[in-house]
Amino acid sequence: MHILEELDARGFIKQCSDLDALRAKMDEGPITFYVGFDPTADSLHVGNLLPILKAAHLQRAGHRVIALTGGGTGMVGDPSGKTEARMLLQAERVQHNLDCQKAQLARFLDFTDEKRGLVVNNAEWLLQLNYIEFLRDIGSCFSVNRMLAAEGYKQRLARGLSFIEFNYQLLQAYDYLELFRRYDCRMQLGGDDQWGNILAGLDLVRRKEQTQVFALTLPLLTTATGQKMGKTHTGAVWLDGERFKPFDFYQYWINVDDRDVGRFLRLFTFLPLHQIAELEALKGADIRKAKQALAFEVTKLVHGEDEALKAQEGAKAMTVGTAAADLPTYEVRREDLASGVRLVSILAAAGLTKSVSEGRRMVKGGGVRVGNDKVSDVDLVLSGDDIPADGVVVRVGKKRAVRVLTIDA
RNA sequence: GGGGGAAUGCCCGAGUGGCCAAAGGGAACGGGCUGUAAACCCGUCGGCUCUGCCUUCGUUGGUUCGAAUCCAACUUCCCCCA
Repeated sequence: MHILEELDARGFIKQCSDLDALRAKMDEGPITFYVGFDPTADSLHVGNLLPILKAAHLQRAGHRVIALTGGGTGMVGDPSGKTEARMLLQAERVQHNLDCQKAQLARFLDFTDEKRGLVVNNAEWLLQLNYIEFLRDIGSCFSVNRMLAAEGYKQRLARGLSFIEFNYQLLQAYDYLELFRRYDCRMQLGGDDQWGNILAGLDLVRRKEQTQVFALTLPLLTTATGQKMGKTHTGAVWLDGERFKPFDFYQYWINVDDRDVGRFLRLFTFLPLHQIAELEALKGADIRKAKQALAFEVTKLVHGEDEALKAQEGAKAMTVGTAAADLPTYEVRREDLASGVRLVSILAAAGLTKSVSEGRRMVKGGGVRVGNDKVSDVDLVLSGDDIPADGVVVRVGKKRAVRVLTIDA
């Protein structure tokens, strides 16, 4: 199967600037393409997974990937409420975020050989731009009329658009031009909301270099209930194992809506399509098997097989209700336990609830269990006797559980 | 540069001096039903040493016994004019 067909069958393609010409170009030999990442946080989240995996498919098919990190554009990303001083601080912050993201990207994309893939920071060319030169050279290629007519701007225009945001398109288009010149980059991947900006890059390259380059966008991913992907009651679903535990990550995928399973399997795993078709054909309670496959595969991709296996075992323990070794653990010091520790404090400290107050509410609502016993006393205090040597499972609802252990330190 | 308007809890959005931790909706979370799903019903939805106390209604001051509500300045955003 042609890589473009594979991508399409998996749901990775929303729009292409010229599919036939792109295919012809790819059939001539490997091409170089790029995909951008914003350094707004020091970890990527599930939302970023889609472009990463699309890029990974392409790289596996022999094409060269450039992961473009926005060290330059990141500096102007969100102009609201920024002062001079914070801007400076941000420079270090941006660099830190870039380093962290780069390490994460390397899990999915191969950057060991420049012929296969590389990470590039657009700060390399953006930060030293000369304004006048840029205006003459690049600015002259853009029609304000056209920009204003674009759908994306229409909406923003109704609510207000700062000059700096307005320039974002020029910078992004310029990135494409630079990447074409430096690396012969001929395709850009991006979200469909970036369509306008990507096209601007295409136009710029054509005008400056008389060469056709391509755009390939991803569909905007929402869940069956119309929500954005990657939100839980705790916050974003980060790819970083410290910020978002592999166990919880696995749970996130187990809990997806039935209607999303097939689509997610195609997008977020590398399982062959025929196998996904089988999983998708499952009905009723058997859909859980498909969800387990989904959760396992994605967790394996992001956190490795060991963590995925651990999470899988932990997930079984969730329903069985025994103290399984694979649940996440929370340690209480024995000396603290001697004088007694309030259960609600443990809930909050272990991250099962966002606050002590939430824990109280959960207890009142009958949602908290210690071992197999439902807790009814909000002020329940645990002491040494309550926690056996192998720990006790404390759970909030059906989906959050932790094994509480005692330690001596 | 001139004139007008707005800033409320995760989001939307009421509230124009005490009855406001702040209506209503959405999202989310818990319980029930299930399959760790959806739909549906019930409940919760700022924090804490929780029948009470503390901190929130853009920021900083002020008026008042008492302010989300009144005044001043500042910040940001929107609209009209240039």
